[in-house]
Amino acid sequence: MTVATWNINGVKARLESLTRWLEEASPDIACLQEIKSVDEAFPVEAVERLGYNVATHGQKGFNGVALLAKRPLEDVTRGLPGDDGDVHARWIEATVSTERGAVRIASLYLPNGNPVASDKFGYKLAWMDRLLAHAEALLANDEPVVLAGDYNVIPEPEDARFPERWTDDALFQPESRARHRALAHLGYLDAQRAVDRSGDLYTFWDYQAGAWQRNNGIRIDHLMLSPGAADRLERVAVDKHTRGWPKPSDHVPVSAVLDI
DNA sequence: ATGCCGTTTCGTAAACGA
Repeated sequence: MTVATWNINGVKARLESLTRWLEEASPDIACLQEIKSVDEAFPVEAVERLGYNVATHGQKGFNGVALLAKRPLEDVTRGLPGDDGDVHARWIEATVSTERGAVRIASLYLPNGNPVASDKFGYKLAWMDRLLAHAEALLANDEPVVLAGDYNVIPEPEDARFPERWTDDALFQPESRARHRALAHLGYLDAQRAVDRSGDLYTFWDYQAGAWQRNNGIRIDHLMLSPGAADRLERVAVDKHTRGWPKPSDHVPVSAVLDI
């Protein structure tokens, strides 16, 4: 199966791109972030028409995540455990089964955390601590686990075209990077980095200052695979060309093929 | 550089993003 993640930066503004990409890439599972929509306003019919089941966890104005899958989405849960007071819609999780097995999959939108000298950065780190606790708990499941989404973390200097420009940014702080490493230490494999050691694997280019034209990109959208999922990893692709489409998202899709 | 650009909202300016 092909599992993809894409921060689409507004599902209503990106519906044409979303359907175009679903028809072209035809992932078995698509994890979407920043749908910027309430559940009732998500264009379910347009996606169902393409053969997908839909589960959303939206909110008004910003954030919001979704799971699209050709197979049924089972045991859907919404919200990252660990803080009942957190009302941001940044996590949705489900099980997808095939004839050959099943996968537990999450679509996550990790907080940006800027500026560093604000409560937002503390929220980001606390959210990552909750992510680590839940990711560890998920390892007790029998089925492989895929935690896919916009992590808002630049793991290493080679994950940015100009790393020196990110030293004061929440995405590249030692605390953010340490927690991303801690996820790896639990046993989760960064699928894209595992199959390609080179630079220039960017998944985001800012709308500003000609970042796309100058290839001033960063790699912040990740597919993190539990050991059981990593054992079934076949290949990874970045749909970079979508950044050149009309009215593009500032992120591009990343997908992994798993032998499941 | 409190800038650049894009989406959204109790809109026409401000919040949020990265």
